[in-house]
Amino acid sequence: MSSKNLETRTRILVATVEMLEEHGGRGVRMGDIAKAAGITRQAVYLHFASRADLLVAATKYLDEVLDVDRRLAPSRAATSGVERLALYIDCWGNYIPEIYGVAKALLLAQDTDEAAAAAWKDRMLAMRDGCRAAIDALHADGKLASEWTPQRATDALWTMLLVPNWENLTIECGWSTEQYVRWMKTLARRTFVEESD
Amino acid sequence: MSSKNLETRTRILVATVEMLEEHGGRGVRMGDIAKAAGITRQAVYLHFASRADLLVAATKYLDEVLDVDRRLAPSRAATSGVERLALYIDCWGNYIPEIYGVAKALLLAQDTDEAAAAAWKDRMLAMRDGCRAAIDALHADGKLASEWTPQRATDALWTMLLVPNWENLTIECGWSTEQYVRWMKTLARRTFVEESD
DNA sequence: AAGTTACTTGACACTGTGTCAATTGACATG
DNA sequence: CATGTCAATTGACACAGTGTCAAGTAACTT
Repeated sequence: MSSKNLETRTRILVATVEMLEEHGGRGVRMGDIAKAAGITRQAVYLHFASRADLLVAATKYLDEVLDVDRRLAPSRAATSGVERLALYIDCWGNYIPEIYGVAKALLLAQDTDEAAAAAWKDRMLAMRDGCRAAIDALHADGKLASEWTPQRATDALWTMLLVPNWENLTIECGWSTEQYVRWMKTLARRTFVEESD
Repeated sequence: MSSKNLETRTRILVATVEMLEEHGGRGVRMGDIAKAAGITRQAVYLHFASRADLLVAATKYLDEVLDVDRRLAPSRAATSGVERLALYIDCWGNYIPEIYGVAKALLLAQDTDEAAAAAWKDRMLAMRDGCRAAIDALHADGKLASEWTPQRATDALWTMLLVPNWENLTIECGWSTEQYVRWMKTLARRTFVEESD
């Protein structure tokens, strides 16, 4: 596989991401990850305090590798609220499949692990910020449909874009991510944008 | 609590539902349920083969107690597709909070438990049937917006009505279930109903 | 040569699920 | 009254997975 001479910590993270991606975030144990990284299970604990800790680190690592900031740049640079909203959905919608394994693992770990639950919540709140920014931009343009307050529109957009919705439409229903993104954009436009004639 | 003279099996089910409801479906162990039912942990296994088995039985028990069939009757009796759609959302949307604890437990058990995953999926497919019936009724009236096939509209409606969406809007965002239902109905009408003028 | 660092080895504690065997107490039936 | 049956109890144990610990090793410094 990739890179024998990387820092062990990084090798663990790479192995974690690969394993979780491969297994859809389910049933991956510390020992499996260690083996994939070419070290012992105990050695993993020399670098990460707990499974939750590792999952959180893997998420951050993925964000770095996938350069989430660069991806968000177009949305941030949008010249109108309508454009910003569309670009944000584009960005996030196409990001989900890339982080799905790790995200699902974090989501499932919520059961036993308080720390994992907190980490996931944190992550989702960060995503919410993106939603709020898009809605605020729309609002600033006077284009937010009059039925909405920015707060409630943010709630609604945030919820629409949650991972389980992508999961259900693509994995259960067989939609492509492109179809998913297209629908989310249409839905968001119709729902939140004031149609001034 | 309720009923000392009920069948033990029923007492276990009642205890399960109460405990899960109380704790939002998280961190409830077999021993906790047993204690709440006034028996030993081992005795639970005289009635249910496994935790997953118990959770599935609890779901079915709740469906009986809450009389899901009676609740669905209005939707089934609707005279138009538009009405059927609205009544179905009403029914399901108000049902979610009542089953949330058990549903969440089943959802979380997916991690470790293959049987729980299957049971949850089954349940969701039953809900999908309701969505399909509503969409079909709309389609039969010639009122399904032309952009949709019944199949894809069913996918979309089904996804909208998933538990995590209710969970996020009510628990995270603080919406009331009534607000949630109202929005889902509006959204469904705008999304799926052909606006014939 | 001595020390430091990263990792290994092997053992063990803990939690929760699921299983088993022997026992108890109530109740029914001959 | 004796017997059998049934439901539940008691206490023990296997198993999986996480997390911890102590002792040892191998490589790389200085």
